[in-house]
Amino acid sequence: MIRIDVNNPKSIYEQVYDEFVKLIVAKVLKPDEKLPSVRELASIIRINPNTIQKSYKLLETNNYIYSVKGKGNFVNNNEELLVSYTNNIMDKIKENIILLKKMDMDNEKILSFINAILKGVDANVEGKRA
Amino acid sequence: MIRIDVNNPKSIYEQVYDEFVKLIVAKVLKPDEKLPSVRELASIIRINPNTIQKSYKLLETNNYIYSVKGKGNFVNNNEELLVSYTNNIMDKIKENIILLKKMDMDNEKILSFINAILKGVDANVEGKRA
Amino acid sequence: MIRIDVNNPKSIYEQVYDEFVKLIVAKVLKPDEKLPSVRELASIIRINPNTIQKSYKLLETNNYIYSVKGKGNFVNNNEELLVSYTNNIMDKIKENIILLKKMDMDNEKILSFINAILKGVDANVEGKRA
Amino acid sequence: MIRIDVNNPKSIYEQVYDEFVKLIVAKVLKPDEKLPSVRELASIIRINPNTIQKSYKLLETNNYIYSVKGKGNFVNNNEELLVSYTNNIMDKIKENIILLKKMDMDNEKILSFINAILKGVDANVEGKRA
DNA sequence: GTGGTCTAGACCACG
DNA sequence: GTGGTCTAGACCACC
Repeated sequence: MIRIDVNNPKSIYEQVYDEFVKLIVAKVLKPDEKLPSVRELASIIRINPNTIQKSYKLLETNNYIYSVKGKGNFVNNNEELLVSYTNNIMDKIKENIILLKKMDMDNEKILSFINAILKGVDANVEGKRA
Repeated sequence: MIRIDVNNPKSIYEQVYDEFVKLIVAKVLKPDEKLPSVRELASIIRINPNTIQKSYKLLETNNYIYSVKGKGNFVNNNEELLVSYTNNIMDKIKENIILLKKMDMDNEKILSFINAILKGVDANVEGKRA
Repeated sequence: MIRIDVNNPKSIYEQVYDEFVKLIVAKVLKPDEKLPSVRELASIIRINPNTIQKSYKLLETNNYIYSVKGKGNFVNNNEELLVSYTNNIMDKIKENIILLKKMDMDNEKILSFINAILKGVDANVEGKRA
Repeated sequence: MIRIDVNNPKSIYEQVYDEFVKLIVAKVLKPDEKLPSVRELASIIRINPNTIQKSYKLLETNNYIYSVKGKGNFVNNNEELLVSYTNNIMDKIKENIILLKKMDMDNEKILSFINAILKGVDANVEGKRA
């Protein structure tokens, strides 16, 4: 479910955080669904429980999840968050496209590149369905 | 020329590095053009010379610039680097588009968003020309 | 383990780097083995920790080691690197042999000299074993 | 006659020095032969005369050449120097062979590699003669 | 004046 | 305790 790369320069707690955010915004983890317990996840991915705890804490302060004492951590239902996350991604794409333009790549080439990506992803999804 | 944000979680030397990479790939700084001297830049942006030195060293090890003792640092002419940089940007865009698709945004919406960006940038350029 | 010569024209951080590269390619330091901590090594060989840090950073960028924040620096398992290192040494030998030839030393003499070295080294190893 | 590489991290005056040493020990420049004048060489290889001067000075202090005021710089006839230079090269070869042994390369492989070099060089010389 | 190295000392993030 | 970054200040080699 969660993949950690020790070689990745990003800190482990951030990687865990990022992975969960992705799962939540992609609705793989649905609102009110329970996250694995800190200890459980820690033992599965062989990480210090303190580190997992830190990730969960961060998810909570950023409103991705809520915590119920004695019960566990659960996915929040927060539409605003989804919107801001989407905007965030779009901003990143925008920034990168601006870079490409600055390197003198023309609109045509950029669009054909984007179309290639979209086709690639769709094909991939079809393939998995079949 | 170079802007540093102290609040940015990225380290200063990395910010300086990134800024120069952008200037170099966008050919604002042309091959064999001289970069500001370590001390000069350091005093301009109020940063310790050692930190600038670190950025320049990184630019050098990554082949963006070459350094001549007693003379200064100069932009390298490295086409391969431009290609790999472009690929890098395109990979990032791809990743982000995949995220959007996972959040169930459809191709139509994504494309209209991209077109909006392209128009925006073109308009901006026209505006500056006029 | 590591020996530094202050009189050596090579910079200290390069000497430290070279020493570790030798230990790693000779498999004295095995893959995933931990290097001494920055501060520890610094205090042992009486060098500023920043200098050691610089050596370790260089080892990392050249893929000899990987660094884990809060844990330490560890030897990488990189076969390609061994091959390129070997080729590098062979190139140096080749260069020097060419120099000898240019000074009119004949093949016979060169070979007898090489054989002497090999015998010497083997004898040394035997001696240490016995 | 002399080739300088600006990208080479070695300082220019050292490169000039090294090149002349090679020419002298290989007897391409014979004893009492005149070296190009400082100004002449400087203008040919597009280097600051001060830098050439420094190289010549170093060649002189190391007894490779002698200088006659108002006449120029001339190659010394110094057999001892040749011997020590040869020994120096052989030491370097020895060091590198020891490294190969430490990386568990066996004598057989090393010798076959040396033979390949010798053959390669001889063939090259024959080729140029023909 | 230019880059490069080194020291001393400090602070932060990570596990 | 571990690596990583930054500052301040100094010295050297090069051109």
